[in-house]
Amino acid sequence: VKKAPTIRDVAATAGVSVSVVSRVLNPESGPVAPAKREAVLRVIDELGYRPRAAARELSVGHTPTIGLVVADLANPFFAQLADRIVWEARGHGVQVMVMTTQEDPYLEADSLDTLLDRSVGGVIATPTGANVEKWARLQSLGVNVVFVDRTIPELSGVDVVSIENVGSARRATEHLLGLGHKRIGLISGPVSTSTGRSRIQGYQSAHENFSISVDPQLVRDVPFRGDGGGDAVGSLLALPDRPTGLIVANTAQVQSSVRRLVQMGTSIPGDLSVIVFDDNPWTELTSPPLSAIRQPIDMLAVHSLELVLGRMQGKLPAAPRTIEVNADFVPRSSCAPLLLSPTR
Amino acid sequence: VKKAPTIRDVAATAGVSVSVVSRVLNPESGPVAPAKREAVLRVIDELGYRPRAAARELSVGHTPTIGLVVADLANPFFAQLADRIVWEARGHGVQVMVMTTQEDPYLEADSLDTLLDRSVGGVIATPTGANVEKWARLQSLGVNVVFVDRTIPELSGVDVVSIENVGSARRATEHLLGLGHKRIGLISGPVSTSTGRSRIQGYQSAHENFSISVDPQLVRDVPFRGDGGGDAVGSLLALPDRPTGLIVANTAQVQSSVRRLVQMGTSIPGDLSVIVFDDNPWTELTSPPLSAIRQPIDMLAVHSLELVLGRMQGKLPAAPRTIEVNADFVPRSSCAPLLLSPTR
DNA sequence: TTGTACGCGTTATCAT
DNA sequence: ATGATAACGCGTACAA
Repeated sequence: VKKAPTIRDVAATAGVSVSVVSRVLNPESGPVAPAKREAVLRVIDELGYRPRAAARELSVGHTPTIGLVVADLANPFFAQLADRIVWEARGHGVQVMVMTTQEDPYLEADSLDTLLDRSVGGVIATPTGANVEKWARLQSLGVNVVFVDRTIPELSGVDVVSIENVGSARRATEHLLGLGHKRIGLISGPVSTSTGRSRIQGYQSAHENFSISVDPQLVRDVPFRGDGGGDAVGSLLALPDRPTGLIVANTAQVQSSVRRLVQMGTSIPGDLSVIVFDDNPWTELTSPPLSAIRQPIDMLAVHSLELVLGRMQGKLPAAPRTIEVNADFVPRSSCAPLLLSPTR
Repeated sequence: VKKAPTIRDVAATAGVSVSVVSRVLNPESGPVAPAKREAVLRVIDELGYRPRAAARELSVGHTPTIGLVVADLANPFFAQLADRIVWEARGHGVQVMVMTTQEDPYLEADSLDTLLDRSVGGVIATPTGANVEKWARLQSLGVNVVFVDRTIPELSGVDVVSIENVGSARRATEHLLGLGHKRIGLISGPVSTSTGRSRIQGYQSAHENFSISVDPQLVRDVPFRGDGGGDAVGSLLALPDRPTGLIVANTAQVQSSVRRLVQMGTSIPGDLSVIVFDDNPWTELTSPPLSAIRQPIDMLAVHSLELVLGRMQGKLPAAPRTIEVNADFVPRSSCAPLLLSPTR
């Protein structure tokens, strides 16, 4: 257990001053004689020297690190998102501190404090919806904030990357309406969130296009957290006039909802045609494979990273940007025409 | 975009010296008059002061941070593991830097360097199997290393937390043998890994108990990375005398393997009884629900964290510990007696 | 081209 | 109980 060598050790054994070593490490900061450069590099390798991040950070004032504040790593969607972002970031030489909120505002606040302490230059997050002041404070301290998937409308000045929510929900709904379904359940996120509202709006818009009125009973806005999806499924199917179609538009609740459907032994698409928002690797391994709105996770990752990094380098216009990427509808066998469902 | 206040700012506006503020922050470092303490706390709150992690780290020499080097966040097993570890760690007031290797030794080496730069006190990892010298170097620099799920036998002095691999594999195999199956395929990890070897050993041991000789053709050790699982499934089922049972004992390859089974339209358990190592949330949503060896992820997380933290505080005996937790076998409907399979 | 010296924000030591 | 002040390791003007 010996202690790591410092820049001074390197300088000493290489017979030069610390500034020379520093310049070898950061070439753009000044010239250095080829001969000495070689010598220094050799010593660095011999000693296994590595600059300490903390010291550098303290000196330069910032760190090539961003924070990633994600709702729940146990959910395939967020896990994959994290995976892609971490991957992409590495390519740009920036580290990522991954934190999870479990949809809890307090944990979220905690995470933000931690990220502040570590003076990250930017944060990519799927916000819980609370902590508005805290987010604002982050911004005022120069931390670039990018929201992905969801957003907080009350907060101005943040970049947002998400899928085209209204359109995606409309398309999913129209697909079922087109199959003849009249009563379509919708499990969305909280109406307090942009995502929740947009998807409900798309759902309604589709109904208008088909001149069908929507039964408010069929729309369930459930929290991201907990087992709201499963419960909503239960109560929707317990309705006297139960729906023949179901759209799970709350990504965080897809697992919970599908689990309940399977537990209840619901015949899909016999009794119920279903579409879920989020095409994770297991969606097509269920029986039957589930039709899904595929969130292009790569695009979400690439764009959000591009935005934070761009801002950190000041290479972007001041105005906050909103990027909406297209989400494909992936039809599979969990949807069937209403008339062909003999059960009802 | 104003700059964050420092300890000096606090001291100044509170009319005290920085030492007092520091002592308020770290109570065990010395006494402070109640009156002043109050004043300082108030100012801290007003200014929204937070100590900078980098400065503290530089001063004390280490940081309450551990690294988590995980193979692939897109895989539910690792994602959940990460989730639990991050969660547990927060409870202990330690931050976690999550990194992914994508099973690539180079990326792994990279991650280790990064963690070194940030002078983490410990690392929890699912090692790729390479970088033996690098891991050793980490240790020699005082970084506590704990391997979870897998290990590298060539490396001494590391703590290991894993499931009881031999026994679990034996139990799974005996379950199928007990159902009358004579030819059971095994998809394991590389024989270069402890996990791969142990599970193969359990598989063989079970056969011995049943006095059945194992056909080497039925054992496929595939890399953690890539689509080896799917390919193995394909070639196993293409065998002239194809197996009637299959155990996927390579956690990283479960997705790939199951996907191939579904794509090939294999009738389960009609044509093939299957058991997978890793009970993720979707395992029971497939058709039929898959029998699985359930890795107690919480236990893995708790123990590995306990070990790193314990070592960091020097509260543990020097000898490296190996913790093997029990893994339940969860029988579901993907296994059936051989005689009842009419197809064959 | 190279070296010296100071600052970054915090903790810790030692007087007071 | 409090206050100077020296580290901690690195970057960087500035001088040589």
